[in-house]
Amino acid sequence: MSADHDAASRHIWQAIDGIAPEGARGRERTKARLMRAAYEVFAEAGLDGASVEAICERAGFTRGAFYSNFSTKEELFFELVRAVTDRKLEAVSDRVRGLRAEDAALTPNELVQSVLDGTVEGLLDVVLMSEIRLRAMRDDEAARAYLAWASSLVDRVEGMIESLATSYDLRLRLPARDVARLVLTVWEDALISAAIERIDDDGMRRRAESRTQQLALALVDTAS
Amino acid sequence: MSADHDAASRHIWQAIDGIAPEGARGRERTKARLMRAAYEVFAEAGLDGASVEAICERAGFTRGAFYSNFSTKEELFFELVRAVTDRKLEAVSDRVRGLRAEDAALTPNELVQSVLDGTVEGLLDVVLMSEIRLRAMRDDEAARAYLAWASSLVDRVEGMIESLATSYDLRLRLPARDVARLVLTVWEDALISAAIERIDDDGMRRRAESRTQQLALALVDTAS
DNA sequence: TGTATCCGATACGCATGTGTATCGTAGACG
DNA sequence: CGTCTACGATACACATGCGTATCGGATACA
Repeated sequence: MSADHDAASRHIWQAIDGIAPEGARGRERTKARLMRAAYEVFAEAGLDGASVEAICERAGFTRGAFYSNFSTKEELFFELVRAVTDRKLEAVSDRVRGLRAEDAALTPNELVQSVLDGTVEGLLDVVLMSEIRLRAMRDDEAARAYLAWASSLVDRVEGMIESLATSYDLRLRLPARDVARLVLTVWEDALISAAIERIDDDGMRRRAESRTQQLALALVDTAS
Repeated sequence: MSADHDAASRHIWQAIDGIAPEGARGRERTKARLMRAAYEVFAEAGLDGASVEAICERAGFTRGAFYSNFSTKEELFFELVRAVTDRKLEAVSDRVRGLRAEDAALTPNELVQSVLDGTVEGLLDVVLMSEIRLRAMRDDEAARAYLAWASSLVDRVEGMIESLATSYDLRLRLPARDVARLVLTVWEDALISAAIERIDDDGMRRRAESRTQQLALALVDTAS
């Protein structure tokens, strides 16, 4: 929420994304590596299935490093969730913000896809998001965090859809907010089913795009 | 798949549903009570979070009873999954089968709702299905089972939608199979979001119905 | 009534995981 | 160049959970 928190998580993600893992030094670097390792291990083994030991081993540390940086596995999980969801939100916002500049050259479908594209890194993201959602069903704190995130995601997609509808003069068969929810739902569902069918990251994205596109076509009447 | 397996799981579910928990005797009754307890505990604590001890305690037994009936927690889980998914499939089939008899009196929306209605018992079902899906992302055996189940569920809903479309002379804006997938996706998503928002079972069902109905309206053109 | 069998309870050993307390060392700083 | 500090490694105590081996008693049956 606060500005410095955003700054902090940006640093962490620089490291997690492997873009500049050497950028941070000392303590921050350790923390970032632990979070990156946790991200992978959580996705592979699940929140409960992942031991602190396994996370540390993956990161190349021992448990001492862990308890020097986090007080508990839960705390790490919530920091991780915040970082992942922040990144996704930001990715969508970036796309939406950059939309006006080039929208003349693209079809609506391409635009929708390019916006949602940023919301997925790959298989790990899909699994982790499912884990988060599941936890939100059981844990009140997780539920609040998830709902806040989900609604602001819908907000942004809704805004994008509205601006698309006006600039292309499209008639939506449903309110923009409902369309936004549907699009996100279908997108996520496509990713999940692809993950279960063991389809690789590329195929995953292609499936999500085609399903979403199909939905978009069905929900839009061109005012011709 | 085999007939006797179906018969067996039906017996178990008589007990699990609490309709006739006294019906089974001796060993079968113990097994049924353990499965019912596992169903609850898995939903509350998750597959990994649920200890065999906790399941037995809930069922009013000790671990001795458990290991006398199942060889491992995994085995119990898969038996449970099969029972739950079988029950859901059967519920949908029953609705579809009974469709012709009364369809003259109902609107398409009411029909869709009444069919899907049978697929959810309540919060526990939603959580457990999410757990199953998550496990399917990691475990190959779980993935195969899930995919088989999911596709036959889509099959049946697709059949229903086709028969609806012809008997009511509706024009679908998408192929029936895609509509079926969409309907199921939206239905499930509505249940999940309601679960996270801590909405009770009734509200859950109402939300699922209204979202699905809205989708159905958007995907259908009445050939007037 | 005696006996065989079945099934759930009890007890045990072992493995895994957590959190804390302590240690050792590399690097910062005077 | 010495000392202090910060941080990750190591060691420890304790809890939890699993699977097995054994026990005991209820029930069925002769």
